Amino acid sequence: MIAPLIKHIERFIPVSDTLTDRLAKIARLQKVKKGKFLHKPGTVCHFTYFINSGIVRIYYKKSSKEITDNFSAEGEWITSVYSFMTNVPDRCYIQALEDSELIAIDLQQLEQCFMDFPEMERFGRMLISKYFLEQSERIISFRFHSASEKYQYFLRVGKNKIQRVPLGMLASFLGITQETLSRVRAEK
Amino acid sequence: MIAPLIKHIERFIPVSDTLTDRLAKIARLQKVKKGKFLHKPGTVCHFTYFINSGIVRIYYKKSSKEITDNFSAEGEWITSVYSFMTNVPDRCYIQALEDSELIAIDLQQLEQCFMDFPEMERFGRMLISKYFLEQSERIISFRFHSASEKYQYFLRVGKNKIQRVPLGMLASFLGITQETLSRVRAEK
DNA sequence: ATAACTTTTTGATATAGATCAAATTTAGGT
DNA sequence: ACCTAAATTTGATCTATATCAAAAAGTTAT
Repeated sequence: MIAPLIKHIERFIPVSDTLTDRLAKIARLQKVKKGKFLHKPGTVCHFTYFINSGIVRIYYKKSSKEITDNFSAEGEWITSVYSFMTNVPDRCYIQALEDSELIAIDLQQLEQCFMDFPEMERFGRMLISKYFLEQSERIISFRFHSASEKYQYFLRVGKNKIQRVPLGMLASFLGITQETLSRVRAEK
Repeated sequence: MIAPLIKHIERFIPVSDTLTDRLAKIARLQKVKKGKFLHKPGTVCHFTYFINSGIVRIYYKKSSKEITDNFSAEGEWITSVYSFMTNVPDRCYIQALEDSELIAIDLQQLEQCFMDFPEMERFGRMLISKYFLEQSERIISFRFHSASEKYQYFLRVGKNKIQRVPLGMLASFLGITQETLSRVRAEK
């Protein structure tokens, strides 16, 4: 069912019936069990995933440690933007942290959709702009926030994700060690 | 003269004569002397600037210190993306570091241009995507690079900007102190 | 329930880079 | 060229958080 995806896109642009039909055609529903992978290193990430339900993370390995780059839950997207856009293999892993249901969209079909439906191209521009602004905030956070502030910030804007992700993954996402996060949580 | 801008856009999409005409109509050529401002805090930043010549920085104040957020030179863009896109005032300053010549484009006219020329919307999507990927690299840099590595990285990818920006501004851009940057440069 | 593993917490120490302070070099204006 | 101010360097501490190590708490399978 692509209804949640349509609803999501409608927050940015009006979605005609013909566009809905096209999206239904290119969307591939996909279910993954907790712990399983949507993508592994060495290959190009051809898909971007819209999450119907569940929670998914993207991470990579750095000297045997796992660095979590992002978490995405229902109503959000996840992919290796770099690999997806440039068609270059990436060393990242995309892993479900709960049993999840996703809608996978292939880049080539998405680009064709952009060509055929200018309003969809518009949606694409608005969506990537939104993520651009989120990243800007993240840069500010890495530059100026203490470990404690990073955690407080995640509590505020991370929605309900806090209860759904293991501490170690959260620490690496915030750019601090597990031990520091544990101490920060113990304060107050 | 908007020729450099057209040439820039043509790196992403073909530019028809009618699109060129439209761009000529909405582009405002602007010259700024070294040290002067294109934008100051408290107002909405209604323009995005394409730089024909010169070098410009965007910065804001944090407890009386200036934090440089970015430098842009010929062939690049600069604006407060946040303010420009959301129509919310920003506390940033945009300042010319050399006598510069810019092409200012108003958001409303740009959006109308997007509506009338879907290929221009496509350009907008591609451009913001490019900046998204640059930001991703910057996040990696803030998370994992030492002061020295940040400096080395800027030497490699910052092109000729290194000779054109004062050390203190570069340090704040890299997220280290002036003193640390000075020591790092003295190495080797 | 118990064993085996994983995750989280707690403790002790080390370190990169910040901060504070002052000297030196560089640059702009008259 | 000279004077003043700004930019950069050098030196001496300080601090937040990483790192290393081990204990405690929680989870999963038999």
